[in-house]
Amino acid sequence: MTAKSNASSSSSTRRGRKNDPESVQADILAVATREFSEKGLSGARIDEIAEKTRASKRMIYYYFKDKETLYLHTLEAAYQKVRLQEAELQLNHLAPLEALSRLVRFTFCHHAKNPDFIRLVMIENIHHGRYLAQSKLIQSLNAGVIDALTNVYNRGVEEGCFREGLDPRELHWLISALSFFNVSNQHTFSRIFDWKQAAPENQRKLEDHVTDMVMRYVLPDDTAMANP
Amino acid sequence: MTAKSNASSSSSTRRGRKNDPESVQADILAVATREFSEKGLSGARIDEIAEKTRASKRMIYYYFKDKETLYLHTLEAAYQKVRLQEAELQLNHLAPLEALSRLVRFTFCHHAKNPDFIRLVMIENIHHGRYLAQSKLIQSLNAGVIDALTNVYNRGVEEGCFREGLDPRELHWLISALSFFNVSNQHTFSRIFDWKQAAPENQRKLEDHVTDMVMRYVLPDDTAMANP
DNA sequence: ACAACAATGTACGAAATGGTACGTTCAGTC
DNA sequence: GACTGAACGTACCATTTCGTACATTGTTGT
Repeated sequence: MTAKSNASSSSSTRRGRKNDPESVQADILAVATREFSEKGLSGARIDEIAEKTRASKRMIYYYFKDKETLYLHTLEAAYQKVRLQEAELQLNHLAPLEALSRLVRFTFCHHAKNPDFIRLVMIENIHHGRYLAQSKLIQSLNAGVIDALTNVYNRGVEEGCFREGLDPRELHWLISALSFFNVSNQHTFSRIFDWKQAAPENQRKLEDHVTDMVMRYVLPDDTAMANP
Repeated sequence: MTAKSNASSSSSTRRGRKNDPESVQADILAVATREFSEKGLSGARIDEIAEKTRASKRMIYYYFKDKETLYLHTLEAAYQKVRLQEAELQLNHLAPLEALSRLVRFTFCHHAKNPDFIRLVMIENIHHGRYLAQSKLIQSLNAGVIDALTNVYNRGVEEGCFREGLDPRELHWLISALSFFNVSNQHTFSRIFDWKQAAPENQRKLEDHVTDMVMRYVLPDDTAMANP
């Protein structure tokens, strides 16, 4: 909530005052994230966001001029948070096999633990990625992911533990698809096939199987699988 | 509540009349499908659906009492259409390997060709599957998919071309995930990674790779891949 | 033919909703 | 302590949007 006390300049001078713009903005953004991810851009109501904020509706339009602008900021903040977490993964000093399996498990768990982010991306896709396209910020954030994966894959090919000829971007696509679908379609899938997909034991199984799928895809054809 | 209609018997006797309830309903449903899949339940506007229909708004409430009820009928119709197409697949007389790869390619292409359906399912997941849960119809439609896949898988295990111990439901999950994600996240993925995912050549590649992924997952550990 | 009911058009109402006008308080500056 | 601009509260407006009341036309059974 108020976790964002201003980093450098103003925090020292603005101590102990009643007006607290940074915290108000952060609060609005947090509430907006919940509301937009829950109900979508058109489903979310500014009045409801205002009510759940300790600020007033007036403040929403004061800091974020539009409903759409607020949504865009929400989306940007969500991506930023994800990439920050991803950056903490240090894959370079791990063996390729280990690094890849770790990346897969990280992605799977991360998505599972952040349904808000997944839902925002779903919603953004419903809007044809129109808002994401407006954001220079998000574009720049995502280059690193592919770079890291390319590095791991190339090392793996050199060491002979990955097969050649795969596109790292498609590998990322595969990992994303499985981890994303696990969250995005949980409701319909569970209901249709009467399967408690969200149950911890099933989530653990799925995590193992997803890791297995990816590893089997990149392993050379003559390699037998070792069970973890 | 109005979805009843003896399609064949009445259409012959009612030819050339001015009132045409069945066609009006079908028209409304078609327009509603486009609108809901494009803008979501809360984003779609009844007035806009009415304008694009040859009928009037009054008729929408006459045949489908609510916005929500209309949405539910839309969802049901979409699922029905899918399952009808799926039923045309005759996998029983094919060898397991051939049958599975055919099922994967069918699912992938089908989803790619029916973005409206995919988007409706996305939207329904945004709503936590609340409406799908109300529909007895959809629940009953989907049993067959798993049955067919179970049959293929069991035959494959018996013949030794599939490995043992896999859950057909998870296999279906895998196929769905890859085929679904290909459509659902096309916009964000394309924009972020600057990759024309929708381009026919990339779609063909992805279809091959997805098929490859599934086959590699079910193949016994000691089987080498043959390139198609 | 005519009652009875199904199908349709028109106009309108009430609530919700995005957004703003206007006034007030706070905090740093001189 | 007065001044200024940023930060905030309240009340309100204009439109949109779902839904309905009422009137009218078509269709069918007897």
